[in-house]
Amino acid sequence: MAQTEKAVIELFVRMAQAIGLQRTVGEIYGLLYATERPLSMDDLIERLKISKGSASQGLKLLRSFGAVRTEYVPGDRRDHYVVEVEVRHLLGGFLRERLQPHLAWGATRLNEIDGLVAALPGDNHHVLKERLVRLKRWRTRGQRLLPMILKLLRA
Amino acid sequence: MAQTEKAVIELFVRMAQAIGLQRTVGEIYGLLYATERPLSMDDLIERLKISKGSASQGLKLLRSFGAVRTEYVPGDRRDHYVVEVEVRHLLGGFLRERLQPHLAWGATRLNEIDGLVAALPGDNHHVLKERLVRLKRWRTRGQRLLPMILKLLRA
DNA sequence: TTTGTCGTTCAATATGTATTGAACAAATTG
DNA sequence: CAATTTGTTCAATACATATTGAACGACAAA
Repeated sequence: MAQTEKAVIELFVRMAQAIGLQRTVGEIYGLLYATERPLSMDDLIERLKISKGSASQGLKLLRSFGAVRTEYVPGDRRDHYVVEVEVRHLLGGFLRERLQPHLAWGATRLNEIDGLVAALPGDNHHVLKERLVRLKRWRTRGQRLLPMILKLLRA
Repeated sequence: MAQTEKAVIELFVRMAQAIGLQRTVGEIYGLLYATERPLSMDDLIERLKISKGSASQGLKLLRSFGAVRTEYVPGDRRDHYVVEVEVRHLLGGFLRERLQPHLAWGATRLNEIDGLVAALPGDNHHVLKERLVRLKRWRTRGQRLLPMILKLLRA
């Protein structure tokens, strides 16, 4: 495997790990990024020396992100993959599929906590209430930030 | 342990895991966030049922982020901790200490790759070169984005 | 000084998660 | 039709990393 390919793959492996994706996902995306021609799953398995399972699952994830797409290769029954060269597809997919659910969960949970605190007996919970107000402001801010970032990605 | 405390801690544990911090760090920050009064390391160990080592290391990290600070408690030799209630301290520290180094590494690596590709023999690497230009645009964008986010945190 | 407390470090271990590969279903070929 | 190829799933395993706790140094108290 060429030095350049290795270097590009390493770059994406680090990126993947930085945002909590599996190394194999980074490897797959990296190799596809460094390769112009469409690659079959067998190609990925052979060149990256990863298992069939990892290849299948990694491609599934990348498809769900919209970071890769299949491309028809005449005379070959197998699916072949190419990257969506605009990196925003990868990041955008990640934000949508991974980050957004976290934020949504946090929002719900925060409301529940709010209910709990409101129901507390006694009158000496001012500080806690004040802190929760702060957190709720962050929820709002976080959820407003996401569309902003997505917009930036488009730019 | 009160229901409210548990819920707040759970919230921060999830947040911590979402950005790749240890669960114990989330627990510590969560308990401190839910507690008005300064807590000693022993308090944390006892209430969260975590080890001395985890408490010590977790507090070290949170201090390095600027997310907690010690507060003097008369008549007690031990250090006592309170949260920096503005969440931006936590996030800002994380961005500075964890994300920034990743970006810096990526920048260097990208330049190296650029050199490798330039040195490639032959003249059929147009597509690869074009893709690397795209990546470099992202490096720039990423590094510009970070200060913007930090600024947003301040707001 | 000796004794006890406090906090840190780090090697051993526990825990969680990624990866594998065999078994399977679906589609294609001859 | 049977035989072969292609791709997915998931239980077992390998791997990485978080957590523990014993050992230690620094400091304070007696």
